[in-house]
Amino acid sequence: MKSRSSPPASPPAAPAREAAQSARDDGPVTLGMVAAAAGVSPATVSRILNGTASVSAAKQAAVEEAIQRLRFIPNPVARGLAGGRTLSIGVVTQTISSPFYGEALHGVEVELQAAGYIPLFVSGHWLEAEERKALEALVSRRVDGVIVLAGSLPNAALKAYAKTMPMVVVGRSLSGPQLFSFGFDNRAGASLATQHLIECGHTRIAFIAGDPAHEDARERELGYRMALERAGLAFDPALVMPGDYTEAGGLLAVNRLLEQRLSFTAIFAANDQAAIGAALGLYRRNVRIPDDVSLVGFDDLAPAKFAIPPLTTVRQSVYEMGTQAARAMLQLLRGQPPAVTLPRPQLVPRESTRRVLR
Amino acid sequence: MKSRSSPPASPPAAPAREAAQSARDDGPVTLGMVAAAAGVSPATVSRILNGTASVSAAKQAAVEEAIQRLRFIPNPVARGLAGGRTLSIGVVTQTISSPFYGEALHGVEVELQAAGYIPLFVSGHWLEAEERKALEALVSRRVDGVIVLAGSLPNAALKAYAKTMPMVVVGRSLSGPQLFSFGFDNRAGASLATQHLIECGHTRIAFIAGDPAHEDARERELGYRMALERAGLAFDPALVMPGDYTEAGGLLAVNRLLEQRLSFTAIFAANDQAAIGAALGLYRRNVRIPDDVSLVGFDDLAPAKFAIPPLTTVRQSVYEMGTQAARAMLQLLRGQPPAVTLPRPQLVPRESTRRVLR
DNA sequence: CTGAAAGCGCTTACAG
DNA sequence: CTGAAAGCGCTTACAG
Repeated sequence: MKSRSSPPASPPAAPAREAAQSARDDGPVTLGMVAAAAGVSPATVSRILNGTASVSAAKQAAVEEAIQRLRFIPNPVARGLAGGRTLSIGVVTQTISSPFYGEALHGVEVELQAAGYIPLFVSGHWLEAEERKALEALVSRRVDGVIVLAGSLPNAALKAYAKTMPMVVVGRSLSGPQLFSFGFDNRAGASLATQHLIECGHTRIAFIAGDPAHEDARERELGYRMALERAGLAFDPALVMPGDYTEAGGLLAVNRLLEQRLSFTAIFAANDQAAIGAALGLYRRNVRIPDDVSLVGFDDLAPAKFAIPPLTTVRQSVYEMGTQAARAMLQLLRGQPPAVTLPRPQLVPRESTRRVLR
Repeated sequence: MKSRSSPPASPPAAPAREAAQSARDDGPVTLGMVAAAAGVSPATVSRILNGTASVSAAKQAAVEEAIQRLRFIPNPVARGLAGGRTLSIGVVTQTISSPFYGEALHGVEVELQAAGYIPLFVSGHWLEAEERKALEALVSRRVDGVIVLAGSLPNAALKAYAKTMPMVVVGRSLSGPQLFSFGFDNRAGASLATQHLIECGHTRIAFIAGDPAHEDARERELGYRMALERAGLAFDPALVMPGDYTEAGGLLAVNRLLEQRLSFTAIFAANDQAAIGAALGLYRRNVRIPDDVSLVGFDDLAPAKFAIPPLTTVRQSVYEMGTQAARAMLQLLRGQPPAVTLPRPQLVPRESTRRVLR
């Protein structure tokens, strides 16, 4: 009586709350305890919790009252074992610490949480072997479904996993019974960026590419070429520099561009990070933005807005990509055909581009 | 016989692999199947899996062979229910998409994964209520322990949770039987930054603060003041501008600084993000860095290196903070007293600071 | 050293 | 509409 595993510094319980208090002290409240308190069977409590069957109003009320009073929280682990659901969704991401994926994961988290699910984030780092390991870990954790953000796994491998559980893939084109995919229109976005530069009067526009192994990178390059073509401008392969979506890559690309003494008045970098690296490269050589060279990025992540000068870029809502991926998964789980819409990419003009003066 | 819940389109199994194949087709291999295959009881398999008791070499071998052959992977969900462990660790973070937390989470993930644990990341957004919800969700998921990165929860609340399960807290000073905390020496780091500026000959050094509600922000301000004092420089409260660790806050602070026509030749911003915002504010008003004003940040996150000009800052290894937090948790779980060491903060001189010319 | 048995907290056919 | 019962895949005292 005197001191059992004393609850941490909670004020002495008023008699009225005693029942609830002592329940807490004996470890978590279980569904069985709720059933007993409400005078019904565990099965009935379970049904009410899951909305699985209609229950008489009286019992419904009694059970709900007991749940409130005892502050019952169902144990997801037990639910997982018994029901085959864990209320958890695996998310295969690439680099959890990148600003891009960070945004997306945040969106996934918010949307999933609202539905009572929890995301399990596992990184793949663009390595097929790691992604496979991540997927295996997720399978063994019995997640209810998996969201895959891009990655390097072959489509066939993803399709195979999708036979085991619902899957939504972002940034690829795949489909199947339990499989849904969607992505941004990278090509249209890249066209927008290029076209903006063209409208400013630029005709010699360099392009800092992404890794051609990734679909989005290829699409962005295609968009660049299409805009050029549409405007009747010649495509000059010498103006396309390889890159890898990193700042370091952008810096390198600019260095090469400058060393080769190519003539150009604008640069379109395949993503913001590369653009920011490019900006530093130009700064180092006293090439002014936008006076000497105009610069456009892609993604509109946080750093773009505070770059010097603030970066003109193409906005795609990465956060929204996350929420939509989660929403699609939830729909798949309910057996509904997913219907997600992503906003179209938009040009965000800032201070890194300007009209050429003749 | 003809069509039960037909497994989706797996190719006809070659006879030799039939056993393993069919096991796979009937759903995941269970511990019971391994026991049957090895001719032992489930209990024995469990013991071997967990190293809980010594087992005769013969059975050990038989079981291990069966595990290999059937490709058995223990079900963590069932383990969690039965054994009270889930091999999962909750991580209460603030903003999963910030470059700072992103780095830390990456470190946590890598370290935990190596030990067979999986992190459950939940965001608190510096809101006490959200953090409490996050912790509750984690508790209900039966995580084996929790890592808390800073946050706004009162120490007392954390201590209460730590009675329920092992906890490691980063960025506070707490201790207890299942509770361990550690953090960077923010004060020393801030002194380093300020001292660097002083050594460059600056005497009027403005400070862009963080939210004083956070311990690290207070410590950084203290470090700034101490360095001033140590150098015999007067502390001028007018030179301390409120901030909030964001770029927007840094920009605002600089605007105010400039509008008040205060005299200063250097700025120390409490973190890199604020410094980057400050840089934009200076750029907007044609104040050149470092010619007119020197600027120092804090953290050395990725953007610092590619700022224009590259930002002098104080490096603290946030990634390492993550790995060490995970390591401490693992030690706690083994019943060992955690012993983690963090590298001391280091000044990273780049191009945003320079000696004042007389 | 090793099994049989009970149990972790739920869910879900199976019968009314 | 509602219970009793079995079971999800493991672990762990309890007995040898």
